[in-house]
Amino acid sequence: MKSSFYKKSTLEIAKSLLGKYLISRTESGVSIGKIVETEAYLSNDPGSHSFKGKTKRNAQMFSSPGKAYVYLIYGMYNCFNVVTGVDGIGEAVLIRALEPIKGIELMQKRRKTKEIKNLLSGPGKLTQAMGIAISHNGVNLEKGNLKIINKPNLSDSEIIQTTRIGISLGNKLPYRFYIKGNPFVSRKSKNP
DNA sequence: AAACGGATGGGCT
DNA sequence: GCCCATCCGTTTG
Repeated sequence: MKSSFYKKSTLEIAKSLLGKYLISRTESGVSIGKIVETEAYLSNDPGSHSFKGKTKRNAQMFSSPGKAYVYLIYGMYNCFNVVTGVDGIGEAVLIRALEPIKGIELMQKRRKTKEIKNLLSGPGKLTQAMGIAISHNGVNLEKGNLKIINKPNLSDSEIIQTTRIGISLGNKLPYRFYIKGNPFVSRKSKNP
């Protein structure tokens, strides 16, 4: 994906990332997933890691659009974000779920399950299945071993916009997007 | 079908 | 110490 794609508004990017492909290349092989669920985290957003300013942990969130922000959560899982907006503003899009496209055997091996629906249907699951680690924090997603490639935009009628999952602050904001009816979305939202 | 608790470690008060 | 942008196995209704 070219760099201009990441310079739009963060909400717009969260929406237009749906349907795009995430490709990971490691020594074990190639794996590809289609993005089916995202969440936006903005600079004036109490639910965002960037809300209280730049720290060592969230520093990459304040870097430049088109880079990866990867962090450790609950001591055992990584979450993968795309940095968006303007350099240094502290906004990003969390990738919450993918649909398996290629490298399914490798994903099954990494996830230690055969269940297709359980490979990529959550932010911690997909980093495990795709081999995304803390070492990917700050990498450029336009090229290299971890990248996002362009696909046609979906129409608004195929997209659901609703509230985010797993946070307490800012949980009323409609910053979550997913592909309507897609079976790989992590879960339905609480408030309808 | 929903609710619960344990795993597990870095960062912040 | 306590809090997490989570997941999984187990228990309960």
